[in-house]
Order: sequence, then C-alpha cells, then structure tokens
Amino acid sequence: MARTDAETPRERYRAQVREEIKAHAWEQIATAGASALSVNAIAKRMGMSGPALYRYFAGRDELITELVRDAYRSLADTLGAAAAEGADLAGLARVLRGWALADPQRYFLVYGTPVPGYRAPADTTAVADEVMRTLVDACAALAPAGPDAREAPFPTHLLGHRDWAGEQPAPPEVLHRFLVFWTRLHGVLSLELAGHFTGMGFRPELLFEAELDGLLAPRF
Amino acid sequence: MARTDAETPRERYRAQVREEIKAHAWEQIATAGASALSVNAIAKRMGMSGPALYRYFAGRDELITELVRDAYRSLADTLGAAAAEGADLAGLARVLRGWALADPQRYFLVYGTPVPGYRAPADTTAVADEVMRTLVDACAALAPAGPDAREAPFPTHLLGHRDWAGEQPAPPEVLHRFLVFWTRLHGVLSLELAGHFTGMGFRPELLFEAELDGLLAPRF
DNA sequence: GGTTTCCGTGATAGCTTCTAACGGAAGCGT
DNA sequence: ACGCTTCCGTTAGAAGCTATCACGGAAACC
Repeated sequence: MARTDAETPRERYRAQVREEIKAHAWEQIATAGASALSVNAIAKRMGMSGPALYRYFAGRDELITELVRDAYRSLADTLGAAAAEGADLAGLARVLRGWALADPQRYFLVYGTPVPGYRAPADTTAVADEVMRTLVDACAALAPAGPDAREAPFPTHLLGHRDWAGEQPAPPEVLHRFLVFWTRLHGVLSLELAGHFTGMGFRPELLFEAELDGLLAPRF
Repeated sequence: MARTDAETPRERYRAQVREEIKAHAWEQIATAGASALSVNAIAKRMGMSGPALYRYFAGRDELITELVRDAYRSLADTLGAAAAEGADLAGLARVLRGWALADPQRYFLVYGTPVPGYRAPADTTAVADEVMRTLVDACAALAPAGPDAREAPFPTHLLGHRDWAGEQPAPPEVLHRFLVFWTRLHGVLSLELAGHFTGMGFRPELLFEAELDGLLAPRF
C-alpha cells in the first residue's frame, strides 16, 4: 500500500511512522468522523507524547489534507483497476458504491460537507480529475447517444462551457451523461450513507440499481 | 420569527436571549461551518463571559441540535408556504434550491456529513418527515404515471417496503418519483454547494433544470 | 570516532468545553 | 412593601485540544 522504497534509513523510518500515523487517523475517522480527529489522541495511542507528531505533519490540517489525498488516490486506483479489467459504466458504478460503503467517512472526506475556507492543493485536485476522467471515458465508451441528446439545452450550453476533462474534451452529450451519472449516484449514496433512508424500510441498493438502469439507457 | 409570546417576564427574557444566541451561532456557522462553532466565541460577542450560555443550552451539542431543528423548520415552512400558494413539483424544486443557496452551511447542517454517533431527537425527525410529506404530496399531485412505472422492479419492491409517508402511504410509483426527486436534486445541489463544479465552467442551475426536466416527464 | 542531523520529550501559551461555587438582581407571594 | 425564592452572570478551575519552543539523546553520515 505504501511505497516505502526508501533511500536513506532515515527516510525509510520517517515514511513508516507517517503511514502508522495515518493508519491511526483513519481508524479514528471511521469511528468518530473527521471533525473528531485528534493529533494528541493519535500520539498517545502510538505510545508517544503529543508534539512528537509535529515532526511528521505540520499540523492537523496537513494531516487531514494528506488523508484526503490518499482517499482520492484510493478511489482513483480502485476505479482505474476496475476499468483496466474491462468494467463498463455500470461496473464502475458498483465499484464506486462498494468503495463508499467500505468506509463511509472516507467517502464523506472527499465528497462531504466542505470547510468553507479550505482550498485543496493542486495535486489533490489532480487526483480528483483522474477519477473524473476514468468515469468520463467509461461514459464515452458506452453509448452512441442519439442526436437529440446532443441538441438538448444543457449539452448545448456545455458545448461552450467545458473547461475540464483534459485538452481533448469529450463531446457534450458524453459530459452530460457523466455529470448526470456523478450527481445521481452521489445523491443516492450520500443520503444512504448519511442514514437518511433508515426507517423507510426499502433497500437502498435497489434504488441505486434503478437509477443506474436509467443512466445506461440511450435517453437518460 | 420567534414565538416569544411569553407568560412570565422571565421566560420572555430567556427566549429572547436564546434567539440571540442562535442568531450569533448561525452567523458563525455561515462563515466557518458547523464544526467551528464555539460557545465561548458566541458569549464573547454577546458581551458576556463563557459559561453564561450554559444557562440557556446544556452544551454545544444541544445548541447544534436546536439549530438543526430550526433549519428543518425553516425548510418545512418555506416549502409548505410555496405549496400553499399553488407551487407544483418544479416550483418546490426551485424553492428548495433557493433555500439551499441562501445559506449552504444550513443545507449541509441537515443533509450534509453526519456525525457517526449522533441520533436526532424525535421531534427533529418529525419535522424532517413534514418536509418529505410536502414533496410526496407534490409528486402525487403531479402525474398519473403509466402502469409500466408501477411494475418496474423498484416500485414493486417499494410496494412491500414503505414504512413511512404516514398511515395512508402513497402508491409505489409516487414514492419512487419522490425518492428520485430527492436524491437527484440533492446530488446536484450538494456537489454544487461543496464547490465540486468550480473550475468546470458550466452553470450548475442549468444542470439542475435539466434534471428537473427529466424528473417531470412521465418516464423519469 | 567525531560531527551533524534528526527525533522525542517536557514546558508553555492559548484556545476550547464544561462544572462548581458564589454574589446579586429580578420576580413572586404574602 | 417587604421577604423569600428563583434564576442569572460572574470568576475559578479541571481536562482536553493545537501548536511552538528549547533541550537531551540517539542515530546516521563522513
């Protein structure tokens, strides 16, 4: 998991301790959420006293930023591996759902409530773009959507306003499908993970599958 | 806004101070998020010293719970007023969007990342049910959906698993439309409010309208 | 082996939530 | 109108947190 092919023994040890810190941080986040993450508590559980961790992370914010980066990296790798094994858009959707259910707080760390002042560093957004590119590619590989899907109002707007998806942007109906894919599945997933369906009785995965079904249709 | 038709002068004063505390709390949440809400900071801005606020709220958690309750109440009233004025499902959707954009942190307070251990009190969930009921009613008033919308897999599952929406549950295709309405619009809204569309160039309200368009169609 | 670099510690400042004890003011009943 | 009671706001304090600093010691490097 951690690329610790160290050069010097010092860097080797340093990387190892950093990974151990992050492991404890993930454990803490999974049980109490990101807002309850405590540098002090991590240090105590590792057997050392408070300020020692500041040799490895500049502060709580940098630690959380690193966790966000790792979460994006994990999602990008998981989706990328599935895509490399030939998964189509539906397969990627189910992989995404499995990744989210495996650790809801990790999902919320990247797609949940943002801290108003926070700006993600450039390399973090680069990994986020990698996730999106994988999904856009799967959308492009899917459907030769009809011409009416290209001339609808939103794709028409998209034609002049698509400042992302790389240098060679996908056609607007593909980008539209990607956005719909993303927002619809995130809608189901985030409400499910947040517990807003508890007590309603139905099985959320069936709603997820129903939305996925509509998403794969020529007219989504 | 605040029902301060007091009985005793004491209760009158007490309710007034509670409202002032909550007003400062909202201001603080809007700028720095709910996780940065500080009882001490509120007290200082009100000109009194720290522990004084504990006469009015048992603690930080109870204050936040009260804010969540008020947020749900505000949303229920806003949607209810629009529905009373004859707004249809599309109108309610735009009212919901306006309510969310007016104070994103307030939206996240009710539909955002949950704290793992937290259980909302019963009266809070009661107001949340009122919001849902308003939307379900608007879905029921909308469409005499075709029989194929009733026999799809998910509505069929819903037929035996709908433990909500009151004693006289709506038909499964109506509940399905409500769930799709809720999850799709929440998907667009939450990602927009979280800033995940920034830098992409397109206008989120057009994606919102496009999703709303599909939502109103006989086959959503 | 000597030097340098880095790690972990304790002390400290400043913030937070929250409890406890005290003094005073306001309302209430007689 | 006076006394009693209830409640409000204060200061003091415990316990926790983030984060910085100065120090001693160990490890790595030359």
